[in-house]
Amino acid sequence: MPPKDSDGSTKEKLQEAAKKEFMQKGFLKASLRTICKNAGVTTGALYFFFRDKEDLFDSIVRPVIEHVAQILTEHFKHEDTQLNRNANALMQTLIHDANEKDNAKGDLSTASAIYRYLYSNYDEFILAIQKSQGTKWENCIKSFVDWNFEHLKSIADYYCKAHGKEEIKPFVLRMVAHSQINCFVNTALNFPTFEEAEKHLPAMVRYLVGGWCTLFDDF
Amino acid sequence: MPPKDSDGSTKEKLQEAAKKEFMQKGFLKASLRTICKNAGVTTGALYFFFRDKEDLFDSIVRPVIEHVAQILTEHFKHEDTQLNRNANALMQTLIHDANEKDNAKGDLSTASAIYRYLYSNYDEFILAIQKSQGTKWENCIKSFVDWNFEHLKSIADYYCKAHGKEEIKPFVLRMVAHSQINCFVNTALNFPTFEEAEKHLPAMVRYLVGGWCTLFDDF
Amino acid sequence: MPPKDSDGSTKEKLQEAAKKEFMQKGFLKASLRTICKNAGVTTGALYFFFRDKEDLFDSIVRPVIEHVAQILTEHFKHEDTQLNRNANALMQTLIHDANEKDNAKGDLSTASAIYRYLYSNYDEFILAIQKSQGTKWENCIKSFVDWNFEHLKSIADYYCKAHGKEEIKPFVLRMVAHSQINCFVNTALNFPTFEEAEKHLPAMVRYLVGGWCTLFDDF
Amino acid sequence: MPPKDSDGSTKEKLQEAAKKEFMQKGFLKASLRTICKNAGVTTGALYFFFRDKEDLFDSIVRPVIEHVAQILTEHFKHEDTQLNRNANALMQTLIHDANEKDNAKGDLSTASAIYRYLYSNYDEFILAIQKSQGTKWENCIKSFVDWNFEHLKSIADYYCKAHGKEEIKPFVLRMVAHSQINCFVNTALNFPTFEEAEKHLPAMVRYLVGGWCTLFDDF
DNA sequence: GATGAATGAGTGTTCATTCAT
DNA sequence: AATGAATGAACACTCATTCAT
Repeated sequence: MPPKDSDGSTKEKLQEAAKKEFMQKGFLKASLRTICKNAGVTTGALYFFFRDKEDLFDSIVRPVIEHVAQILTEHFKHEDTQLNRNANALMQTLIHDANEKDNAKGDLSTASAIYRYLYSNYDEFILAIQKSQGTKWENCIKSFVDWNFEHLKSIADYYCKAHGKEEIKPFVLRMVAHSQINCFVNTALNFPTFEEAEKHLPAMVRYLVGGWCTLFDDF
Repeated sequence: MPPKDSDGSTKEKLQEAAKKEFMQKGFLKASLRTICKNAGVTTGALYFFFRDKEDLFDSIVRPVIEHVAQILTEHFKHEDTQLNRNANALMQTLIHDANEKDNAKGDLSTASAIYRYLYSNYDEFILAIQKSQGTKWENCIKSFVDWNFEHLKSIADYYCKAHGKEEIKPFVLRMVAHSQINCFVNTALNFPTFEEAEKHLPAMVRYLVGGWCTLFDDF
Repeated sequence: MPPKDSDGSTKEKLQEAAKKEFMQKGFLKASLRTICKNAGVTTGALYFFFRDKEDLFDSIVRPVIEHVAQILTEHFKHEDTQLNRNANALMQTLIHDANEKDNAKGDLSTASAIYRYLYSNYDEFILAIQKSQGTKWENCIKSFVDWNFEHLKSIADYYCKAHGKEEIKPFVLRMVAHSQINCFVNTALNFPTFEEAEKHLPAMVRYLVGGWCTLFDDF
Repeated sequence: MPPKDSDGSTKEKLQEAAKKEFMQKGFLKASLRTICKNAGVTTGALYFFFRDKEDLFDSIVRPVIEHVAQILTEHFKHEDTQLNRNANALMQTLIHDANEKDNAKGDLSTASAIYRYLYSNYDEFILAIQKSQGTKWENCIKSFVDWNFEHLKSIADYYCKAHGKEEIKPFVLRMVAHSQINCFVNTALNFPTFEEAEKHLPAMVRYLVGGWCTLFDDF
């Protein structure tokens, strides 16, 4: 028989209460006692569903981050394919897309998809990047930066080799990688709704693609 | 009689021990017990010098942050003065300086001065931006961003008005402000010594000034 | 339909898992959770078969201890019968048996039978005497000592009365009773296999019978 | 200024309350909360004086066991000295002493000294041997047995070599070592006062020395 | 027979802070 | 200026046990 509790199952009530508590106080200062009390459940119950405090946090944050990672994986894979076919065309597409008003492809479209998902799981996103100190997620932004760095590096190397140019310094690429992720995250942090964030997305992509292209002096 | 303890006064020993503990565990997980033990002092003594845990943290971090803020204040004031005299010239200078190899003036020189100071107080800097969760400094980067935003906005507004251009959208300016601070902080985080960081400074400034100038289409 | 599970019934799986857990951690520190997990069963199931934690422990230990007790009962009964017939002969037999190499009767034979049984139920034996703190078995050795004391006392009294000797002091008898049980238990504890223990049995019996006989100065 | 509390210092009150609690429930089931409550002190105070639960237990038991160990050390050293001078005489002395009524030397005198000390610290003794499961003292009797075994072995080896006899089997020596310690401990456990225990000491020593001498067939 | 969820009291331990001396 | 003792609330977590299904 399905659970009758219209407020959701105990596990969900715990996760809901935990989300609020972690948002208010951060992982370290959050109290499991408070979470259980607000979920209307005893402390023991929590440990039936979750291994420990971090497992509870993880159960909330992980699905969201993993979904974002999956979208990015596909995006990167797509660009890699293009790169192998025609590196030059990829760069042109980037620039063209960034300048198109009603862009529906490339980076902008990927960013838009991620934002749409993020805003429908806004709390989990905040938890992962701002309230996760003391958990395994405390460096999750750094992971995304590292990942982005590898991606940018493979594009830049490919391009420079093809055009007989000197390779872009890793430090610069890392800085750009960081910039991109930061712009992305800060935009999400600055606007309360998806609609507002999306309105500003083109400007952001234009800015980032612009910076990226200046690395290659003939664009 | 002057203090005989060659290892420094009790207060300094406490701050030294605190610095290590806060660095290792962050503010929230740091233990005053441990700090006092490592300082070779009883817990009571701590409360003679510091109001509470946060006051101890603050006493370490504040002087460094305030000094950085002061350098920035002077830099901003200087640019404002230039702006009032000749806005156009300021932009030209920016670009010129960014492209000069052995730049000794403008942004690069300011950045260099800040780095020099930062690297000689590296721990305090790390404490402020990475170990301060739970204290009043946990948003100190955001404060610098806000400040930088106001500064950039005043320049942009001045320039746009002077040239009869449409004002730059605040969102974009905020994004740029964030980018600049982030690049600055991440560079400091990525290189262990001042010498290495300084070597990469020109590239960073070039990247940032480049991005800044793209906002004004005739540069 | 007979149970299909080739690994044994649920009850047996629980007892098997419990044996391991109790052996590792002792009764008090053993966790029913762990036992159920290792048995591949839920906690509820345990309470279908066993009243509580102690009942589970008891179900493992009791059969073995009771079987040992039964062997002893028969041994004591046999000696009592001999005693009633000819007390003097009993003592002679004891000494004679203890000095015979391939002794197949008397104490040695009883001890051998018990050891054989004990080694085929070694874990249960260990549980009873070393892991039972917190259960009703925590004093099971003392019970065996008390029992042995009563037995030795009846023999000693009988003998002393028959020979017009002063009765052996209860304290001494109790000490001997304790010695005998302890030697027996420690031998089992010191050798990992029945074969090794059995090899040393004659020496042990000789030592114990020797001590026992010194109580009666004309042996 | 000395503490005014006529009930003793906080530390002593804690140890006193702990002694009672450990005696009643054993180490594992004892509750620090109960101990603190009975000592009229908060839980935090306990942790000012003791590292953890085991440290509290240890602080009570260790001094007593160490003192006993010291008495034994001296006794063993004394016998070793005698052994080096005249092994044969040592054995004679043992037998002679064991049979003397008002024995004031040798084993009996050592045992008496230990008992006198033990009975004036009876609770600590009980804690060490019967309530210490879960602590580092849970095998303290085994340690004494091992120690005694080494001692007995050195005497036996010396004697056998001197008389050209076959060495006594380690198993037998270990059994004897165990017997001796057990008799000693059980006597302490069986009599509530030192006076009563002392009254029975000669019988015990006679029994043990008797057993010991039977290992060497010419005594 | 057995499950899965839940209880609720209990555990040892740590904490920042206080204060008489 | 500094000590050493003490507070008391809070912490994450574990436990044996229960029970409707």
